[in-house]
Amino acid sequence: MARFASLVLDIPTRALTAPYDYAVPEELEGDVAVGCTVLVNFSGRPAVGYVVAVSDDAPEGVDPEKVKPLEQVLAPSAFCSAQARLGLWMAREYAAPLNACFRLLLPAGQTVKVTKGDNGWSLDGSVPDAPEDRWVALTEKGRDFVPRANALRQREVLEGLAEGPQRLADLAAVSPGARGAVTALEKKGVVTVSSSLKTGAVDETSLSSARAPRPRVLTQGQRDALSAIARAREAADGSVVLVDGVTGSGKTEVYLQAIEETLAQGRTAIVLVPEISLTAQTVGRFRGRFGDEVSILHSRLSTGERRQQWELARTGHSRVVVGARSALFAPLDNVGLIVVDEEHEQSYKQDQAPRYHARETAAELARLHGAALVLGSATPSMESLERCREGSWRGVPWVRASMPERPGSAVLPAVSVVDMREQFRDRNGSPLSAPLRKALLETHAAGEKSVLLLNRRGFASFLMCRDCGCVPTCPHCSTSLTYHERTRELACHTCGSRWPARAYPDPGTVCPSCGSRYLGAYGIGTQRVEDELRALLPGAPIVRMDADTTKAKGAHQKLLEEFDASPGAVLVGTQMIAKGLDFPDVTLVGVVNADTSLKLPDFRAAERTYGLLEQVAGRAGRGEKPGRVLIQTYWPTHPAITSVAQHNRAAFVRYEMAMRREADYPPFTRLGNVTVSSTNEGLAERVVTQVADELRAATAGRPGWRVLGPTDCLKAKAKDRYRRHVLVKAPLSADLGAVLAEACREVDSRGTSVAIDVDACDLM
DNA sequence: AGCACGCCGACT
DNA sequence: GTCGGCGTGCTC
Repeated sequence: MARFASLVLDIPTRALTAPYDYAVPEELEGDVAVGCTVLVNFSGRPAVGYVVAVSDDAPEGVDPEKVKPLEQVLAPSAFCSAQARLGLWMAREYAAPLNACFRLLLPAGQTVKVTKGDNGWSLDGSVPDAPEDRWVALTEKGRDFVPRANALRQREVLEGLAEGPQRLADLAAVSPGARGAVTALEKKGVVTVSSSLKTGAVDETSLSSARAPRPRVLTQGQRDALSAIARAREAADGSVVLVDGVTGSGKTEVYLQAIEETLAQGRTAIVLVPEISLTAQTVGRFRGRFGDEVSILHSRLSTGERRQQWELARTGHSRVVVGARSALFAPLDNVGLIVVDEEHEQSYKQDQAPRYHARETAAELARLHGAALVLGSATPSMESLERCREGSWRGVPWVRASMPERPGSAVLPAVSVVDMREQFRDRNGSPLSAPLRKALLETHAAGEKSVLLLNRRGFASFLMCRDCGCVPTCPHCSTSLTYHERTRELACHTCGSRWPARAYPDPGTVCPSCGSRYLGAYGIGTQRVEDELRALLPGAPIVRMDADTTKAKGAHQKLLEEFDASPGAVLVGTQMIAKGLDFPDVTLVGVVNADTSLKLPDFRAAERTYGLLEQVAGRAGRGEKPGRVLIQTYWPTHPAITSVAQHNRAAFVRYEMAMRREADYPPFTRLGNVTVSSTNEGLAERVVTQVADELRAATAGRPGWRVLGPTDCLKAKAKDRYRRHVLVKAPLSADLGAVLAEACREVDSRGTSVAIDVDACDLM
């Protein structure tokens, strides 16, 4: 009986849209399975392929004469057939090249390059080093050890270890500088480092005794969420549970118990977290509960370490995989549960091909495995909320489990809004309003800490000529240049170019366009705020965190340590301070300019602003002392701002949903974006026009479809490439990726690059 | 991606 | 009359 294998060929082109079939020679039958990497003769040349299906039946619709035998097996199976179907689905759903989708499924370090040796061809790529297997554990006396105030790294390590022993490699990957901290702690006798906890031959006694106990009591919300997840698992159809819980409501404990139940049924689990929240403590919580049954996949692991973690999952040694976006493709069999934490995070959308959304891809994988999908968030995406309201999406049930209570006694911070228009009328030209100044003084006087958030998204300092109105722009990009006062430079945030510059009242100032000397600086930068703070609070420790001060390796960490160790300090920074920051003695959070991101020409502007404010507001008063939040805005009536102030998310969601429905935006429609870029402006223009014409021809008369544009991208020129795009709105049931791919195939796009983005998040 | 097949201009 | 341009299409 002859056998046949269906292969996805690793040839980088959109032209290959389907697998090709090859015969399996008898002598290779034992080695060929779904997930294998094989070598074939493809139109006279060697090509690498991945087996997506194996069958006893000859391929249909192919001349049997043409079916060639596959030549060699290059690597054993890396994925199962559910994952193979996921790869095929992604290629179609996201109009991505097939080979790019399948590369996601390969182990770290495997390349496509092959070289000819004595025994035929072999895959390039060195076999990864055996990764170190040193484990770090707290000693008895270490449990009571309190690190010095400024030893943030040590504290991070200890927080991670409090939940159970960890691999040194994991600690180091997740927390830079952990190696040093561990060495220091070992000297003090606080921790022990041993290689006795060999993977696969675990010292059960030391590990299980170190496992964190389950809390005895769950909140009503946690119990409800768990039973909803249990029902979803029983349905075995990819059912989704949205765990809608405020910060601190115990979502992680829900995940942990849901995973325990899944493992007890002999199935496996995948947990996705945003890269930024993959901290030592997060890893520790999972390790603490599941010991070495957990694999960690993280972009900061070395290739060898990642390969090792991957191999542990493939061989069944670990049945839980925790990691960022790409952990979704870990080689786990029989997946029963997938968790996507912070499901609203935009980082789940990949911004390079394949432009997949991890939440949507997780939903498809859950469906393919008959697993349950758990989405967690304190500010769920509009998509998830709407699907739960509808009760289903793509034929699969979606339910929302609400967890409003916080275990313990933490109280919500008092949020007040400062109307900056009044400040302007009162001749206060400072970026800090009178109420915020007062609050800063009080907080500092009490020896407590403040955090000031500068919402720089879509906003920065720039130079403008008062005479002719000209704003210097980048010659390589279409963006206006950002002015850096400290270094006296104009910088392009798109391509990174920098020029020395002078601003009024410097006597050397000259407007590049009209020669006037009234070229002045506008907008508020972190430097300006820092300067104001120094004037307001002379002698107070002020830490500034932005792209400039965190560029150096480890600078991020260092600045946080500095802030942590200084009583009465103020931290000034951009978005990056909103997430993951958890200092108990911060009692004041100020948002300097809440509304700049509201004005962006992006339909998700309000949602993002709301999310950011909600998140930053949660940073106040996490310890014993109550916190307060001051939000400065020129738009105090916008629901994204009033809803945060009133702790009324429902009001925001009601407003935002109405806007989206009105304007035909997601979650009520699908949105596709095709961007054509080229160094040749006319060529980009011609190609994008043809794409738009094809799309119009393909969708004419179909209800719910609209083709908008073409128009210049918001960044009309970037890195010397001209960029134009077409937007497509389609009904929720539409096969948007297939339609976009088909239209683009019809167009001769040589000399340009065409980026298809299905369910686009970033429309810049 | 490669490499065939295929139909129009300047050469032995 | 042929050699060669690279435009279109196929590869299990």
